[in-house]
Amino acid sequence: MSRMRDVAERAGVSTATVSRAYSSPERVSPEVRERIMRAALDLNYTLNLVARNLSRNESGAVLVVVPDIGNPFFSKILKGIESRARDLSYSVLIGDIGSDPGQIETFARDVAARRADGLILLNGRAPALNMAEVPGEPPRERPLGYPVVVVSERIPDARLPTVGIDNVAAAKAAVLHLIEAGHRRVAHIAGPVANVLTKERLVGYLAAMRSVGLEPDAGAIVHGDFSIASGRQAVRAFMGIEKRPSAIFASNDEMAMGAIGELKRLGLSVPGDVAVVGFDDIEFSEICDPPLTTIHQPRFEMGQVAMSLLVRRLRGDIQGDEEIVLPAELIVRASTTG
Amino acid sequence: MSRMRDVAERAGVSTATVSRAYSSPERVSPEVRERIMRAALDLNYTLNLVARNLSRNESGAVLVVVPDIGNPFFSKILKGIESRARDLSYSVLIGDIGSDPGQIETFARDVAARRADGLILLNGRAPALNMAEVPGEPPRERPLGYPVVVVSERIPDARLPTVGIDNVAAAKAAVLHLIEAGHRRVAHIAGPVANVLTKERLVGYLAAMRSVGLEPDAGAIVHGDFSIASGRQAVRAFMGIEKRPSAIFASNDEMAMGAIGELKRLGLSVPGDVAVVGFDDIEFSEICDPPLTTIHQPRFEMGQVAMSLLVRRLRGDIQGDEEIVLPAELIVRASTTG
DNA sequence: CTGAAAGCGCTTACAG
DNA sequence: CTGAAAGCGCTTACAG
Repeated sequence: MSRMRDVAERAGVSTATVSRAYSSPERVSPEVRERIMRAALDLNYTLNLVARNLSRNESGAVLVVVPDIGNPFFSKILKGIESRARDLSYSVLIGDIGSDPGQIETFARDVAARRADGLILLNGRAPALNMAEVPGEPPRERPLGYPVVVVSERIPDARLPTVGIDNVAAAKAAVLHLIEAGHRRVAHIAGPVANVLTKERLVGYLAAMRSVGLEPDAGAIVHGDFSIASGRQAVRAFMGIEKRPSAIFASNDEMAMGAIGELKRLGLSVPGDVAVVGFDDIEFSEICDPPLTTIHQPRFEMGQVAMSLLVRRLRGDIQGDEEIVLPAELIVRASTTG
Repeated sequence: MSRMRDVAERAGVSTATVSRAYSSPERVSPEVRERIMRAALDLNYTLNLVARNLSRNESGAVLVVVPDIGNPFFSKILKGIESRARDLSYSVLIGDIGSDPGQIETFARDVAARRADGLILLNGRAPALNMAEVPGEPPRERPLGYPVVVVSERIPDARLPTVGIDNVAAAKAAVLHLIEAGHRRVAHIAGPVANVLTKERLVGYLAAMRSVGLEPDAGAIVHGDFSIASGRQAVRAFMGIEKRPSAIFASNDEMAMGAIGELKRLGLSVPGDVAVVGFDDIEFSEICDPPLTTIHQPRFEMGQVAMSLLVRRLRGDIQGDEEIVLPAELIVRASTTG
């Protein structure tokens, strides 16, 4: 493997000049630049990025922490991050949390060890700080010592720049769609109680109902865990209540699909007997039976924007926290319009 | 940010000793080690991995090239890679090819630039070599200058270590399952013509048919492109042939699902009128309607094994090419057993 | 526009 | 078990 020094010798210049030929070619005279490039080619030279990174005191990579890469919801965001990262000449490291939430701290330590220059969090929880906040002082801009951007799931009290959608408004739109179709008994399958998205979507659901003078019936709000199975269970619960719902708004698509599966199993038709709306527009919602009305999140774009935001922080262009809200969209399919 | 030198000073030792306390603690006396760790803690010191990497002439990362991270088939493999990588203290960089296959060469260059120590390919094509093979000499073990491992899709003539399943045997098992259920007119929706997986699964299909003295009817083999839409189209083609099939084996789950969707649209029942088998066992095959009989690939494990294989190469433990075949499994669901 | 030289923060053979 | 010193391959202020 040839080094920059070899190229310099062959081209008859110093390594400083070779370095400049790579980093800021316009600062090198055309003839010299030409000689250097030819020498590099002859020697099959490739700039050593590890060395460059050490000199520049950076790593040229960002770390993306994902709850579950196997879940397309996250991997589409990741795809957006990766695409923008390439444009900006950054590499993307992935960290899959899996079943052990303690991994987040491990990943945070990786960044502290300079494996990455910054962190993008898709997981709704920030790493525990290793420095205590100083009482009386405002929370610091970079409590971790490096920039962090949060995607999708706002982290309460973390004061971190965030990109996502307006979950309250989107949920409200979803429920209004049902109400406008004539439904009055609209049930809600919420997510896990402590979850931020659960809360926001629940608020949107309630806001829609109340905006037309409706209140949820007793038993019409059930918490699931975002899984298909919990969607099924919710439907069984709804079947037991006095005023059976004619429509269901689920806090994500998986639960909506579980609900549809269970309704069909019970011999009910969707949307004939019960209309169903989901949230997220995962790939499958288009091809399930019936195709699912849902809220589309611009996941690829969310990833791109998050990456851009992070790089702006890395370059020091921006201070203060920011919250970027991208447009979500109601996609009407057969699960609400038979 | 404190450096190793600061820790050394505070602990009253040399940086060499601090370095050893981190890399091979057993070579440092317990008392000194203790002093170093305390100093590091006091200074909130974190080892700078970029510096370590330059010294060791490595990057501590592997690059995984994926055709599409948004596709769960690949992201599950990625998850296996990530999990094993963490155990082995490697970082995982991702490269999404997207619509431009030329990206592969870009990623290969990244590795050459030492951004990663090795490459894992999920994409069925190796980067073009920048060094020509020397005629008369055997192809070199590391034509790219660094180790490469291929997952899932064997790359013909590349002489690269590979981990995957026996696609011929698995396809044969899938078709025999249909034959044993009494089907004689089994059609096949194959993948893109040039694809390696397409060929292997087609061979398995033919082998199964011939093992019981059957030949595919005219028009009973149609090539799709692994998309849902192409599965639909294939069914329309089958409906036009003289001897309509009573069963379909599709080369992947997406096409199988497209086929089911089209059959239902035509008023045919699955499996009553036509039984359908897919390949891959993607997440959705369990929850579609009817649930899909398919071949399960151990994707997570494939990723883990690929990572282990790569690290063995990185450590120089292994030479020569290797092909690791993991067991695939026929999962019988309602699309073949009404 | 170009070069000499110091520096980035580690690691490691060598010597003791 | 520990240290002095060279080295990993770049970058960059400084000077000319």
